[in-house]
Amino acid sequence: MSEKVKKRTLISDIAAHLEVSIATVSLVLNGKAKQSRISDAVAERVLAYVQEVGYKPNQLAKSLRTGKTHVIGLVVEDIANPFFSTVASLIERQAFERGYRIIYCSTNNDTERSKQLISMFREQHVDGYIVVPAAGIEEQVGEILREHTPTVLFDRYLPALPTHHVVVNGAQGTYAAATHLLAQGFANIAFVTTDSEQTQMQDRLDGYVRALQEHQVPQTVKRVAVSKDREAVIADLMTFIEGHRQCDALIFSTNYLCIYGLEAITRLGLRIPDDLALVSYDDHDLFRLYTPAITVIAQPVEDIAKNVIDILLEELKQRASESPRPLQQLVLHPTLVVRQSSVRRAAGSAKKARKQEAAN
Amino acid sequence: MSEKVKKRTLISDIAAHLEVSIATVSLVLNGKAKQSRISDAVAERVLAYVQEVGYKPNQLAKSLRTGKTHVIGLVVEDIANPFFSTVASLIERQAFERGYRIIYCSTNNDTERSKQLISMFREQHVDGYIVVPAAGIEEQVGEILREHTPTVLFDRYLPALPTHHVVVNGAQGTYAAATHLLAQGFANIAFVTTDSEQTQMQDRLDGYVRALQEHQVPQTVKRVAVSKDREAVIADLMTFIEGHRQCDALIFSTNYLCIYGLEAITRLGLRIPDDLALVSYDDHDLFRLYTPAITVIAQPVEDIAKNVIDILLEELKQRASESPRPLQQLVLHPTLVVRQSSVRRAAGSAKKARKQEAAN
DNA sequence: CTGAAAGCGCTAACAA
DNA sequence: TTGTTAGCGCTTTCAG
Repeated sequence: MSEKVKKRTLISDIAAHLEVSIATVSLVLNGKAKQSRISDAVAERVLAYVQEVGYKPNQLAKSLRTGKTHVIGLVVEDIANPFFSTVASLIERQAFERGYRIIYCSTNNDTERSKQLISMFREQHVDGYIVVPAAGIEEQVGEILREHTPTVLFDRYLPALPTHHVVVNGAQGTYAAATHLLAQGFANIAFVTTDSEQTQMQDRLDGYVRALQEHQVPQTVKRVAVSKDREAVIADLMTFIEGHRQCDALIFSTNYLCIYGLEAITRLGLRIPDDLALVSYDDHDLFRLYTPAITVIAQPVEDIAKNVIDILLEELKQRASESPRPLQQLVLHPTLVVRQSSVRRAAGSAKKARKQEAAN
Repeated sequence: MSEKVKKRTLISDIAAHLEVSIATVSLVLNGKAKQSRISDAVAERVLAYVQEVGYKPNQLAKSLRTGKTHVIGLVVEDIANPFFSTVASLIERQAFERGYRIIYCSTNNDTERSKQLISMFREQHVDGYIVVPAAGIEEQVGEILREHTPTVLFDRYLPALPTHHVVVNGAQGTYAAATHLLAQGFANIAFVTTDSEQTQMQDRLDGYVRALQEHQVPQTVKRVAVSKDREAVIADLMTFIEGHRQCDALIFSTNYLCIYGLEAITRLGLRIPDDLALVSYDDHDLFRLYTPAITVIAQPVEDIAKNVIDILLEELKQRASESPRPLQQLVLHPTLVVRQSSVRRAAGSAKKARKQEAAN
C-alpha cells in the first residue's frame, strides 16, 4: 500500500544497466575518470546514461562519506535589516553559483542565541561559517576555528581571536561625517549609538570623539538600550533630543537608530536640518528618498559580500592542503554621501539658527 | 600528521563506556526507552553520560538513515525586499524553535532559477518547502507534491496545482485604496503594476478595475517591465507620469514600484498629494516616515508567517500517517493604512493629518 | 582499465 | 530487557 513508485535511481542501478562497476560510475561522476584511466568510451556512456535518466547522487550519503555538505552557515544579526539582507542576498548568489547552499539565522545580537545557532550549524556539519558575531561568543567561534572549519566574520570581529574578517573603517566614516558637519557650521554635534561594546560600534564612536577633540568642541554621546521595544526607543530619543536643545546635529551609529530618530524628530515637530542636522550610518531607501534626503555614511555592501565569500571559498578550496593560510583581515572604507539633511540652508536661515544657538 | 585530535564522540564510544549496546543508547536517545522497555536505571545512566561528554549524534548519518533532515527549503522572490525578509525572519524563528533549520534562496522571480533552486533543495533532501512561486514552475512544484513532500506556497499560488497556500486578498486591498481615493475626490487614478501575470498581481489589478468600473471612471494601467534596471524603471515611470498629467492619483502594486515612483515624482518636482496622490502596496519604513507619509495597503506579515509555518509543521508532523490532510488555502486580509499621501488637503487640514499620524 | 568491498555513523528490526 | 546486525547510498582504496 505504502510502497509507491519511490523509484529514485541509485548509482547501483545505473552501474547494473551499463554493466560496469559502481566504482566506475562514481569515478566518472566525480571527474576522476582520467586519473583512474577509465576509457573515454565508458566514461561517455556513463555520462550519457546518467543524463538520460536524470540521476542525481544522494547528497546525504555523499556527505556522510566525504564529510562535506556544501552548506555554508550564515549567522547575521537580523535578516530583516536591509544592510544584512543585502549582504546576505549577494553572498547567497555567489555561493550558489559555486555550488554552495546557505543556511542562515538571525541572532538579534543575542549571545545565547548565537551560541545555540553555531552549535546547531555544527551539528549540521556545515562546511564553513560566515558570522556577524554577537558579543561574548569567543568560545564558540574559537571552537570552530580549532576544528579548522573555514570561517569569516564580517561587520565586526572578536579582537581576542585570530580570524579572517571583513570590516569597515567605521571611525573614518564617523570622522568624515563629524568633520563635514563642523565645516557646515554645526557646532554641537551629538552621537547616538547603542549600548553595545562591539568593535564596529566602538570604532564609530572613536571617529566621532577624535573629530570633536581635534576641533575642541564638546561631545555628547547618547547610548540607547537596544533591547527596548520600538516605542520605548522613540520615547527615549525624544527625551534626549528635548533635553539637549543646544545640539544642532545628530550622528546615528546605525540605520535603525536613525529611523527611530526620524520618528522622534517628526513627533517633536523639528525641522531637518534647520533645527537639527542629521547623518546616519548605512544607506537605505528611506534615507535616499526622505525629504530632506539624509546624509549617510554608506558601507560598501557589494565589496563586503564579495570579499567575504571570496575569502571563504578560497579557504574551503584550500582546506585539503594543510598549509595554514595567512589571515585575511580586510578593512574596507565607507563613503560619506552628503545630502540635504546635513547641509546648512541659505544664509538667512543659517544666521537665524546661529542666533538661536547664541541665545541658549 | 593529519590525524589531529578529531575525537568526536560516537555512539559506539558511549555504548562501550557504559557497557551497554549501541541499540540501547540509540533507543534511549530517541525517546524510545519506554516502548522498548529499557530499565529506567539504564536510561538515566545513558542520559547522564551523554550529557556529561556532550555527545551529539551525527545528523548526517541520522538523516541518511531516517531520510529526514529537519531542514526546510525557503524559496522567496528576493530576500532583500523588506516584505520577504520580514516574513522570512519570522518563519525562521518559529522553525528554529521547533527544531527545523531554514535553507533559503532568492529567485528574483526568475523561472529558470526557481527550477534550479527547487531541484537543489530536492538534492539536499529538505523535509519541506515554503515557496513564493515564480511563474512557470508548475512542473517542479508538481513533482515535489507528487513525492508528498510537505509544501506551502505564499504571497501567490499556482492555480493549476492543489497546494496549501497562504495569500492575501489583494483585490480587496486595491479596491479599498481606489474607493478611498475616489472618496477623497481624486477622479483620475492610474494603477502602476508589473508585467507579471501571477495571481497576486492579477488580483490587485482586479480590485482596481472593479472599483473604477463601479464608479464609472476611466482606468489607466501602467505595466512596468520588472527586468529593467533601476534607472530604466525610473525613466519609464517619469515618462508615464508626464504623459498622463490628467492623472491625480497613483496606486502602486508593490513596494519597490512605489519607491521607484517616489524617485520619479521627486525628479519631476511634483508635490504629493497636491499634484499626485499616492497609495502603495506593502508597508515599509520609508512609507511611514516619508513626508508626506504614504498611504499603504499593509499585508499582515506576522499572520502570513505564522500560518505558513504552522501549516507546514503540521504537515511535517502528519506525514507519517498517510491520511491526506485537507488543503489549507488561507486568504488573509490586508489593511488600508491611510496617511497623508492620499488625503486631499483642505485648508488647514494638513496639520490635523500630521497630528493624527503622530498619534499612531 | 575495472570490480569488490570496507566503511562514513546511525536506526531499528529481530534475536536472545 | 538488551545485544546483533543489516542496511541508508556513496566514495575510494586495492587487488585483479
